[in-house]
Amino acid sequence: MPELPEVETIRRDLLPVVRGRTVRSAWISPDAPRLAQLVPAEAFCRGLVGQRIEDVGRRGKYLLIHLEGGLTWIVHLRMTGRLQHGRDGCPDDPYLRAKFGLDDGSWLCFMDLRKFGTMWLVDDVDLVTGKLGPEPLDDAFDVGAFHGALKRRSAAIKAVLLDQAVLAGVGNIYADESLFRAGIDPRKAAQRISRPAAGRLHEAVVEVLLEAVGDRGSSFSDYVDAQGKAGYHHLKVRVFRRTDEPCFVCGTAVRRVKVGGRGTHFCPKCQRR
DNA sequence: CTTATTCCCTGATTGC
DNA sequence: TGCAATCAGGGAATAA
Repeated sequence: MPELPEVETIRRDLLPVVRGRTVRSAWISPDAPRLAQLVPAEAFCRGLVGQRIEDVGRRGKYLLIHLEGGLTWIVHLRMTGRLQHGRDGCPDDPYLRAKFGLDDGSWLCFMDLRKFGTMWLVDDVDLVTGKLGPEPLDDAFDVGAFHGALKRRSAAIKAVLLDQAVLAGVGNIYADESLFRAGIDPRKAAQRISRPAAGRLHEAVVEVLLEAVGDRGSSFSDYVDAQGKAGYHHLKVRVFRRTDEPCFVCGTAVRRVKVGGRGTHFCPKCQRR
C-alpha cells in the first residue's frame, strides 16, 4: 500500500525520465470508470494530450505532475495502484487501467488490481490536497503544533496518525512502526499523549519515514517503484504484520488488534498506555 | 466541529 | 475438496 515513502520513491524515479516530455496519447480503460475524477475519462484524456511535463512533486500520498501552462495531473495510488515508466510500452498486465504515451516513445502505465486509484487534472491543486495536514518531512511539521492537534482529539492515537488532516502521508505501516519506536500503545487516546511522548512520536514518525524513503519503500503486497521493482523496508519493520512473532526488543509476542477499523500491530510490553 | 460506520474492489484466507 | 463468507485497507461519504 503506497504511503509517503512509496510515493516519494516513484516521484524521484519519474522526475528525470518524464520532465520535459509531452503527452502524445492517453487511454483510460472503460473498466476503470472511477479513475478519472471530476470529468469523464474521454475529457480527461483530451485535456492531457499535448501537455508538457514541467516537474513532478508530491503532497502526502498524492503525486503531483505539474504541466506547463499551469495544470496539474494528480495521481493517488490508494491500495493497489502502480505507476510505472516503460521505455517501449506497458507491461502485459491484466490490471493495466490506463496508459499515456510520451513524445520520446516511452510510456506512463497505470496498473490497479482493486481500482481504488484516482487521477485529477486541475488548475488548483488545493482543490484536491487543500485539507491535508503538514508534510512530516518538512519544517512545517512542528512538534508543538502536533501535540496541540493531538490534544484536541479523543480518538485512539493510531486513528489520529492515519488522519491525513493531522499529518499527510502516514498510512497503516508507518503508523504502527512510529508508535512502536515511540513506545506508545496505539489504543491510547490522542489527547492523553504527554508532551514528551508527543515529542518522541514526532521524532519517530520522521525517522521511520526517512529510513523507509532510503529503502525505496516497503513491498508487503502490491507496491513496486516506477521501474516495477520492490522496495526493501518491509524487511526491516519491527511490528507491522509480525503478529505472534517475538518483539525484537523484549521478545514478547507482537499483538494484533483493530483500531479505527484498521489492523494494528504492537508490542504489549514496549508500548504502554 | 467530532467519531463510527459503510462503501468501493478483488485476490487471498478462513470456516464449515 | 469445495464453496461461501470474511478480510485487507485509503479515503470519501454518510450517519449520529
